[in-house]
Amino acid sequence: MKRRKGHEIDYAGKKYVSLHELCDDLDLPYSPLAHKYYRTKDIEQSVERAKKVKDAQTYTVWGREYKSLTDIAKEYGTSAAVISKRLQDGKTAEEAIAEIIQKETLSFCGKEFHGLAQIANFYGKDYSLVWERLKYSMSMEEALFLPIRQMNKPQYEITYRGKTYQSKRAFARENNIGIVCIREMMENHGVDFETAADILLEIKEKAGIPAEQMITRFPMCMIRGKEYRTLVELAAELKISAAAISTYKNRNGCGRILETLCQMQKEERETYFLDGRAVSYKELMQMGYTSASYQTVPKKKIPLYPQFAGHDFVTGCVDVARIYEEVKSERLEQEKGMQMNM
DNA sequence: GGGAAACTAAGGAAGTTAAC
DNA sequence: GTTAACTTCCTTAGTTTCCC
Repeated sequence: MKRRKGHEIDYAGKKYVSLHELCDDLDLPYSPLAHKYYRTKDIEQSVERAKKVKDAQTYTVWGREYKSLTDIAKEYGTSAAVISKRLQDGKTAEEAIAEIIQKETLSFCGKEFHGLAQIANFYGKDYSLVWERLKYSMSMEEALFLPIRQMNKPQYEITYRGKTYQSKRAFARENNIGIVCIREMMENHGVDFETAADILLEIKEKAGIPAEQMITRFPMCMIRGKEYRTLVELAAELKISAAAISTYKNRNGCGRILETLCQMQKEERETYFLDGRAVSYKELMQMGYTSASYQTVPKKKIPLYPQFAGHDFVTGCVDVARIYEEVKSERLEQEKGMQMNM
C-alpha cells in the first residue's frame, strides 16, 4: 500500500521521509512532536518537546502510577496545588497524599469531607480497612465499596451476647465501631472483648450517636450535630488557643469542656469606657489624661472572651468525653467488683 | 504465589499541667 | 496567655496468616 508522503526531515545528520519515521527511529511519542512541528516547523524544538513528554516525571502512590499531579488530585479529591506544595516541602507524592487525605478537605462523589476518616464514616466503613486498601493500590472507590472477602479462620472467631462473629473486625463492622476503639479499650483497661464492646456501644447510645453511624474515634463533644474531634478543632473555631481553654479549665476546676466554655463565657473584665467604646489605660495616657484625671473616666464591665459572644454551649450540646469517662469508669468498677467476689 | 484481612506495637499527635 | 515537660492514646508500619 502506497504511503502518504510525509515531511522530509533532516535531523542529526540523517534524512527521514516522515515525522513518523523520525519518531520510530528515536523512540519518541509522535503526537507531541508532530503538533510542535506543525506549529513551529522547527524540528529541533519538536524533538526536544517530544523528549520532554517521554521523560515526563510520573508519580507513584501506593503502587499506582500517575502521569500528573492533576491525575492524583482527581483520584483523591484534592487539588494539584495542595499536592505540589507538599512536594516542594521535600515530601514524596505518597507522603503528600497520606498527609492530605488525613488532614485536608477532600471532595468525593460531589461531597466535601474533612479527611479520610470522615469519608469512611459517611459510607459506614472502618477507617483502618479503607486505609489498608488504599495502600494495597486500590482506588478510593474500590477501597470504599469493594465487598469484604469472607474469611474462614476459626481461630479469629469471637462471641458477643451469644452471637458468633468471624472476627473482631467483623463484629466491629456490623456494629459500626472502629476496631481500633475496641482494641484500645481492651489493651489500656485490661478488659475482655465483650466488656470493651459493651462499654463502646453504651457510650455511642448515651451520646445519641445513631447506631448506623460508624465511629472510629469518639468526638470530644458535639454542638448541635457538629462533631469536634479535638480541643484544637473546637478552639480554632472559637478563635482561641486550645492551651488557653485548658489552662482556664485547670485553674478554675471546671469539670468538662462544655462546662468550661459556659464559665468562660460569663467571665467579665472592667475597662474604661469613652464615647461608647472600651479604652485602655495606655490609650487614655496618649489622649492626654494624667495619672490623676484618668480615674474620672467611667468604667464598664465587658466580656473577658468577646469571641464567645453569641455562642450557645448548652442547647443541643453533648459532652461525649464526659459520657465516655462516666460509662468507662462505671463498667470498670463493676468488673473490679465482680472479680473481688470471685 | 500474590493479595487481602487480621493482628501487634512503636512513634507521634494531642491533652494536661506547672512554671513563667 | 504561652511554653515546655509529661502523659495518654491514636495512627500506621510491619508482620503473619490464609484465601483465591
